[in-house]
Amino acid sequence: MSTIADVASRAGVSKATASRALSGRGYVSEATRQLVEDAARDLSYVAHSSATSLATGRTQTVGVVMPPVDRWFFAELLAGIQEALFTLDYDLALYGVPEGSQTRERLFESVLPGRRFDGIIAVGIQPSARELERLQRTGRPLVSVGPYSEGSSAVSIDDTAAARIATEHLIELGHTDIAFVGGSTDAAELSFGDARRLDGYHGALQAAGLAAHARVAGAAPTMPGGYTAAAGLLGDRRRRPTAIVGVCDEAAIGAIIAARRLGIAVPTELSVVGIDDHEHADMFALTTIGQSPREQGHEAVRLLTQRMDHPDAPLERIDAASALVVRNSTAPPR
Amino acid sequence: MSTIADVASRAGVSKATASRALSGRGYVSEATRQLVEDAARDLSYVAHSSATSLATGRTQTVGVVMPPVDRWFFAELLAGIQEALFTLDYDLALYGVPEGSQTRERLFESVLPGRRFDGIIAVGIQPSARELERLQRTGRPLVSVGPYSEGSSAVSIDDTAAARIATEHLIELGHTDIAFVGGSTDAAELSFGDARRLDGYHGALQAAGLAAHARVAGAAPTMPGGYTAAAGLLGDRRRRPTAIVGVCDEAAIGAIIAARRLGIAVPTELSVVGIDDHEHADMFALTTIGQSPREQGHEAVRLLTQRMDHPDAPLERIDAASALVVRNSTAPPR
DNA sequence: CGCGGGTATGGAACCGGTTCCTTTTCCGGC
DNA sequence: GCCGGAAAAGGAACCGGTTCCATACCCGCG
Repeated sequence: MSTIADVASRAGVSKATASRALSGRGYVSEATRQLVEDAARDLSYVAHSSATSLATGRTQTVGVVMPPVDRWFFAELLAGIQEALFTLDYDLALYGVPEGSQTRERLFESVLPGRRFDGIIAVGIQPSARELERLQRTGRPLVSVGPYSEGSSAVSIDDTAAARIATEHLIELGHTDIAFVGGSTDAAELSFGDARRLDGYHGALQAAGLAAHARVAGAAPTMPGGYTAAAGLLGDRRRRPTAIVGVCDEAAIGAIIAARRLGIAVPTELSVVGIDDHEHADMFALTTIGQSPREQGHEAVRLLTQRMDHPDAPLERIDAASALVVRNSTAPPR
Repeated sequence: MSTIADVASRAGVSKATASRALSGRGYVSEATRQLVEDAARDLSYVAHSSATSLATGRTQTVGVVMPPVDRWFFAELLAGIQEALFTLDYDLALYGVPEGSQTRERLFESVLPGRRFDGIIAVGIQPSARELERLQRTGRPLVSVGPYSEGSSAVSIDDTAAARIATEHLIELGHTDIAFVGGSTDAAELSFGDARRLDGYHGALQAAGLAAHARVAGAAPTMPGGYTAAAGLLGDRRRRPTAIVGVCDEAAIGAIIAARRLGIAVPTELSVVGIDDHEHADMFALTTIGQSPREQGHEAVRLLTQRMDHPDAPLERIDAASALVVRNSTAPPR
């Protein structure tokens, strides 16, 4: 591996000049620049990133902290972040949020402060006060993706509004017996965003004077979760709801599959609406609230670079667009 | 941010001693070590990773190159790699393989050689000869996950065998009209692993003298892909196969959903077998060939650290375990 | 002709660690 | 009492870049 000293001596100039020629900063004559560039190409020189970042204080790396990517939303979001960082020539250091409390502690106490990032993107986690303090101690900008934004810029859809709109859509169709699939009686088990979606559901019912009809079936925000919960809801013929709001499309799709298995026709006998506009939503003709996690990833990176360039600019919160996508899983009740 | 010089002067020792005390290498008296550790804690000192890696030549970072994580297999695999690296205190730098050829070129020509990694894990890509040469020029060990292994250690299941076993299972049940969902007539469109699975299917038919019955329905290796392809296969009542092999569980599940929609009972009227043991397989009672991508991730990291410790040890290929998991989507034909 | 300012370049310091080498001290064994 | 070797600690070099500062040159202008 060749160093800049090798390049310099091959081009017959000093290290300083070689550095200037390659970085384009400072005075270098055109002839010399050519000389240096040729030498660099001949030696297939690439700068040692550790040396560069030690000298400049910038690492060209962004740390991303996120839950496991086995949910569609996170996978898409990560792809969006990745794309945006790649075009900006930033590296992406990925950290999962571990389950165990002591490993989570290690992440925030030692791993993250030890590495040098030019910025951090935190996804779908609610950092504790101390964890937040740890993140901010790095002195680097922090952007979160999700419905909270203490001490950071943030991007997400308005989860409360999304669930409210989904529920209102059913109410407008004439439904009164609307169940929510994917909630939990135990608030601690719910992610922040999912809790807001549950709030939105309750809010819409309340506004329509249907608060007494609220029914929440606890379920993991996954297809099997929605399937199992919906199977329970729909099993009892007499107490069967006429419509279901899924906490996310995965859960809603699980509900549709459960309905089909029980011989309940969607949408004539049962309406189902989801939130996300998952890539599978189309296959099930699922009416849903669309959001684009990939674009949210782009936005997060944009917010981050903005804060890296202007550290003193005020924090910003972006409410990503979300709109009802009507397909064929909702209809008036019989 | 405090440096080791700050720690040293606070502890009343030299930089050299402070470094030895904190790293545990070389002679330091117990009393001095205590002094240094206390000073470090007081200043909440954390070593500057760029400085460390410049001095030692090790970055504590592993580069991971993989396709988008929107398929279950890749998401699980990534989680496995992540877990293993975290416990070893390595960072994970994630790179997507971009679609465009010129951005892919930028990745291999400039991004990967420029960053310093202690090792690289390449997933599900077939590097060209030049790309491989670029990766090896970094002088760091390379481990691939997938059914190829030129110039690297590798881990994967035996895709050919997996598809063969899945197909043989159907043959043993008495099926003769077995279709494959998720192949493509255009080999270039298939991933390396999927192509091998198609080979395994053909091989099993041939061995059973059923080569003439081979039928391949082109489909993306996804649930909608399997759904569409299966809908096509099953639409014509007279030419309907009695069994389907899915290139992966997602495709197989798509096929099951298509069958249900058409009123075809699984497994009595149609047997379906998949490959992967996806987390949704249980929900559909899908018989499949199990594999654990998460463990493959662990294995990949193990192979990598092994090669980092013993660069001259011979390359190794690990054939991960895979076995038939019989649920309730397969039965003898009527 | 002399001076000032922009251009071009090199020497050296610096970023923050690690490690080689040297010096000093201490201890046990002969 | 002396010697050898292990233990402890410090000085300085080094990793490979970037950048400050000094120097030299060239040009145009007064």
